[in-house]
Order: sequence, then structure tokens, then C-alpha cells
Amino acid sequence: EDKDPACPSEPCPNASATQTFDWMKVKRNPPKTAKVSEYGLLGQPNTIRTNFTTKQLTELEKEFHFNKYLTRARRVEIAATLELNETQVKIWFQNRRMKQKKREKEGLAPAAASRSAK
Amino acid sequence: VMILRSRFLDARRKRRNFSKQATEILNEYFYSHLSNPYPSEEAKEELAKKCSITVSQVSNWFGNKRIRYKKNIGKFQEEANLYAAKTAVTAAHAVAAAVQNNQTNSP
DNA sequence: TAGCTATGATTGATCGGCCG
DNA sequence: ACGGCCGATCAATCATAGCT
Repeated sequence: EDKDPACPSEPCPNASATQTFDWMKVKRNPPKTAKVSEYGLLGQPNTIRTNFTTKQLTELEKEFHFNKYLTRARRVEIAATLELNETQVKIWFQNRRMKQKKREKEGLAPAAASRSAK
Repeated sequence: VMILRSRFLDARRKRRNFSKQATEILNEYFYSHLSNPYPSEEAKEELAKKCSITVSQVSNWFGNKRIRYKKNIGKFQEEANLYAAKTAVTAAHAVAAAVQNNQTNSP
């Protein structure tokens, strides 16, 4: 079913020594979201995951129920209203659609899933 | 700051740890594929069935495992060796069986 | 009971691939 | 080339479970 292609000559120090595979070195570039320092002072605040406010999320959610997909115009409008980048709005909708799909998919099989539980 | 306490809406976050055996199965797969611990969709489904959890939960488990593992490889060294030894025994059994089968068939 | 660590889930954002 | 979407994943964080 599955096999590792490599069995080359490994100068492995010791048989069980866990090597460092490529996936362990993967590093994601920091978010480019936040508009970099308007003042150019300090280059540390940015590159942090944005925390959407309840108001923004509520508004986005409302819009999502209206349209699963955004038009360029609508995106610009919403971004301006919520003070977010167009990219953030775009990404939010993308993630929201995936979330929706995931829920539909799992909302059918789980038989023992009931809201009554508390 | 508090503006984000909407997290309370995520009351669904009532988690409960997976069974000991489920974790056992997941770890076995993880360490036996340490060079590339990214199960295919099919593999995830199979693991999900064996562990009696959902495919999403399997994905979450691997996602968390990979991140936490590479974050502190040393902390998992013991666990890694444990499972490595376990799979080694399994492999040894397979080899032994093959050898025996081979002897009874071809001189 | 308090404190700290282990762990499952959530989510804004990235990566690579595909498509019009 | 270009921008959006999909699917998978990352990475940081939340909140609880569980051990000391």
C-alpha cells in the first residue's frame, strides 16, 4: 500500500535516531495582511493573525447567507464597511465555504449527534 | 480584547480525549510514516473507521501531531522509539513468516 | 483545590494546483 | 500572465481534560 522509496546508504549515527525530514522544516511565510507600519516605526507588530471582531463576523456571516460567493463590487463594499482588506474578505468567504462543506458532510453520517445534549 | 469573547459561541468545543487504542493506532501510523506523515483521504477514512472517530478528527489529529512534533522533536523522542520498536517487531514477524514460507517451498 | 501540561478543535492565512 | 477558487495544511490560540 505504501512504501518509502529511499533506502540509500544512510550514515545514520544510530539506527533509531529519528532524522529530520523535510516536512519538519516547512515554514510558512508570515501573513502579509496587516498594512505594514504606516509610520515605519517598529517592524514587529504586524505579521500577526488578525482577530475579527464579533461585529465583523456577524456581518460576514449575514452576507454569506445571502451569497455564498462574492462579486468584486460586493467585496469592495464589505471590506470598506468592515475595515478589512479585500483579501481578508475573500479569504473569509473561501474558508467559510469550506467550513460549510465540511459541516454538510459530517452532518449526515453522525447518528449520535443531537443538539439536545448539554 | 473582550470584544472577542464571542468565543463563547463555540460552546461546541466540548472535547473528550480519544480512546487509548485510537491514539495507539494513530501514533502507529504516524511513526511508521514519519518520513511523510500525510495520510491520503483513503487512509484517513480507514484510520477513522478503525479509531471510531470522524475523518476530520483524524485530520485534526495529524495536523496537531505534525506541528507539535516538529516544534519539539526531543519531547517525542521516547514515543518515537517506542513505536519504532513496535513496528520493528511487526516487521520481524512478517520476515519470519516469509522465511518459513520460503523454506517450505523452495530449497 | 490549585497549577501545569496534554490534547482536540477552531480559524485567519499560506501553499500548490487548476481553470477561465 | 492574472486572479479566484479548492483542498490541504500551517500555526497560533482557545478551552477543556487529566495528572501532580
